[in-house]
Amino acid sequence: MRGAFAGVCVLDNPFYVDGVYDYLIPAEIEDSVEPGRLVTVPFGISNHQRVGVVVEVRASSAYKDVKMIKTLCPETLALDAEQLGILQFLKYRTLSPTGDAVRAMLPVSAMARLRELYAPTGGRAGKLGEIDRRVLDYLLLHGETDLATLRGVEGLPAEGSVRRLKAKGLVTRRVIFTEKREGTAVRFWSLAIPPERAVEFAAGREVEEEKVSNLKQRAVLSVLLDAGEPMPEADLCGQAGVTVSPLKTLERRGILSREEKTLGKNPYTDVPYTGMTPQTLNEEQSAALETLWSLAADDAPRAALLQGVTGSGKTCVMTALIDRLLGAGKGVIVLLPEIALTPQSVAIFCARYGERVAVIHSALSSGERYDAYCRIRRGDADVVIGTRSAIFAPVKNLGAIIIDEEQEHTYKSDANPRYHAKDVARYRCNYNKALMLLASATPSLESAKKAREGSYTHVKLTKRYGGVELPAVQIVDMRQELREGSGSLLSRPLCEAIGETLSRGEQCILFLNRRGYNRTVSCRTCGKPLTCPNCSVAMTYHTLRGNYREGEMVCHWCGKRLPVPATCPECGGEHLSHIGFGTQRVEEELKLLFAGAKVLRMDTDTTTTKHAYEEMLGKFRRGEANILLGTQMVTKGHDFPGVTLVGVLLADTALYMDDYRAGERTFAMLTQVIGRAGRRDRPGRALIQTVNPDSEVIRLACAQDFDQFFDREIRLRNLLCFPPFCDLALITLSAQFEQEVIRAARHAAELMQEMQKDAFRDVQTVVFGPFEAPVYRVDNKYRMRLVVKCRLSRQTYLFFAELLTKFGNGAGHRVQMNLDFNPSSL
DNA sequence: AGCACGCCGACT
DNA sequence: GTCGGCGTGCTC
Repeated sequence: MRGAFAGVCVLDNPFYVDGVYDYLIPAEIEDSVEPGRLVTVPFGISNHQRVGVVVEVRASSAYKDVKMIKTLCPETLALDAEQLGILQFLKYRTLSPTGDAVRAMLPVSAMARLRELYAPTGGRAGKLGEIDRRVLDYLLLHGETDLATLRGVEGLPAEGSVRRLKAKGLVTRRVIFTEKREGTAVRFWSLAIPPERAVEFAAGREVEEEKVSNLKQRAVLSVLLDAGEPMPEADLCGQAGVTVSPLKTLERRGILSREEKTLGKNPYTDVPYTGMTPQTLNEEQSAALETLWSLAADDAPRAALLQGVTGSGKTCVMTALIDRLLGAGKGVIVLLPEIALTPQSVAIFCARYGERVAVIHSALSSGERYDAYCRIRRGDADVVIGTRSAIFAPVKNLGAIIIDEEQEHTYKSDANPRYHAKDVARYRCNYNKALMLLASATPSLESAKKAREGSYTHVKLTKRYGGVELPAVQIVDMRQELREGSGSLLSRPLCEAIGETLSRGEQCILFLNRRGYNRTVSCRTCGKPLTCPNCSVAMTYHTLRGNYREGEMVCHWCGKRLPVPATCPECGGEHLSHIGFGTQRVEEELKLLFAGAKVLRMDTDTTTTKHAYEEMLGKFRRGEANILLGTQMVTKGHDFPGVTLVGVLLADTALYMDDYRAGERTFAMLTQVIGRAGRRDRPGRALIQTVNPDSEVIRLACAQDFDQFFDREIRLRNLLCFPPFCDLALITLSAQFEQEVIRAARHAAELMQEMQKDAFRDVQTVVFGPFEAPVYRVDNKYRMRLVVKCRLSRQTYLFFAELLTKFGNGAGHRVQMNLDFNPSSL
């Protein structure tokens, strides 16, 4: 006897309403309802249909007025046991509601297959607005209508209308699932007869008293014969210049057959892989592979850090490991940062594993995303390459999760649920007894620390592949240049180096980091940024209520405010400046100085589409330009064989970031950029321009000395108590009215204090703020913040969960509270 | 979030 | 006397 009641989490309930609700299971679907299934249920006083996920099935309920499940959603949308576990994990670790968590895990198009239907109730309509009137009239005339249709017919903001009408009780809402696949199903046509016979038909000749005389039908046959394989209907019709009608005739005659294929196209399979994958591993790589394989094959969850200098062939080790895992019948997920997920990097995997690869990235259409999801779920694809969200891919029998460039902050989600892909990876690896492999040339301090302490197996690759030497690095002191007020970012040494490189017919990359643009204040004399006395991070210039004169310096971590000083607190220099240079200006200068040189500028302005970006990189690789000038984009794993000079125009901009990770990011960025210069036969050269020539971080990055950088940085973090020595919780409050937000922020702070007096006395916190968010007003809402230093433990999560609940229940819903644990930036 | 219940001010 | 403002509280 199975249970007659289902515990259901209703999607789109806010956090403080997000409990498990009991529902009766209708007898006719009793056998199908099990944990993980999506259902629709009536909810609340209005009994509107909502979507929910079944989390348990029981024989009894403690409630007496239990409502009944309305419908069961398709099986393809059901969560399996592992996904249910991930769901609970996400909810617990990010304190986000079920709806947000489920939506992160399922492909959006699957959820979009929910349709909202509205029907008139026949109630007496009082005074109505023009639009509402028309919407209601339409409904009265046509009966129950889909929201999308309503939108299309009226060309009006129908959402608002139906909402108002519903509020007045004039219409009802119903949510249903459409079983039909929309848009992605492709019909394929193929020959149902031997090709020899088809050739005769196509030529108009008779075979065994049968003949195709219709010209259009013959055209279809020859196109299909040319292709030599089943063709999508659209292609076939297009190339033969016919409609579907001749195809159907041929099908009736038994000459053609059709097939509905739902297999999504893999947009990357047609990119030829041109680079070289060395088939043989060197000694160091082989040793690394054996270590990793022993961990992966082991019947216990494992974690390892693969740390290899740029060009040491981390990718070779990874693919060799994947080969073995696939051989053992295991699946793999490989995460890459968005900008590293290029056709080139994907082609390495596609060329090797072909149709077994599923690529998941932000440029996929919702249909493609859904197809990829289904292919993985069916087990047709067992190698998943993708960005952050690919961590949820329902890979069967997961053997390993590889996170490349693991220090990248893009692995942390900055929208609900605010999860870190690494945390989800660890959960999934534990569940599957799989290996979590973090790879990087410059690991995050957190990971490096764990590797040192032994909780991650530390695997190092120290030799550059093929014995390529690291470029010679030269530091250029920019203080002089800036003091002279030339304001140019092209120093004399750099210009000379560019000239020499161009004259040899070689290429250069110039890198300009635009983060921190114009928001920090630094001294022109000593080059030091204005830093917070408490946190030693750069302070940020704030204009108050748009008044530029009344600006002040604010620390985003502790909230400290200081007036903008007249002189530099470090050296007494009188010239303080806001720093910030654009790539555009540098481009102009380059064109002026090096007439005839072809400059490619690559930044967010010139690479609006992913396509434009690929094209630029292709152009540069083929040698159609001499200088590539760009932002972060130019630093990632692209192999440019012709580049012998790399210039960093201002290494300090990242250092000035108002973040305790500024040093870490500067180090990683510089190390990567330097690694871009010089491959194989030609020696490379790197010039680093800076106004802090004696900065430890810059010096160590130039020497590519991670270990020393780590020692120095970890000491600093320990001293100031920043992660990984504590955790940070960022509480953001937002609302339309300024006074309300300010009051709510104080209230939140008091609430925390009170809670810590009794039930949560053992939760240790240090609360900073409340203070204004860096961008105080967004979307007509004011935003206040609290930064809480704490240690995330079971008790701490409960503490914040209760804070969210108490706050949500109390404040009349007008002020929103948002929580982000260990945010990637402020 | 939604929605209803419920208790106070300006209107047919 | 009632319509409707939004404060408060509940949703299996």
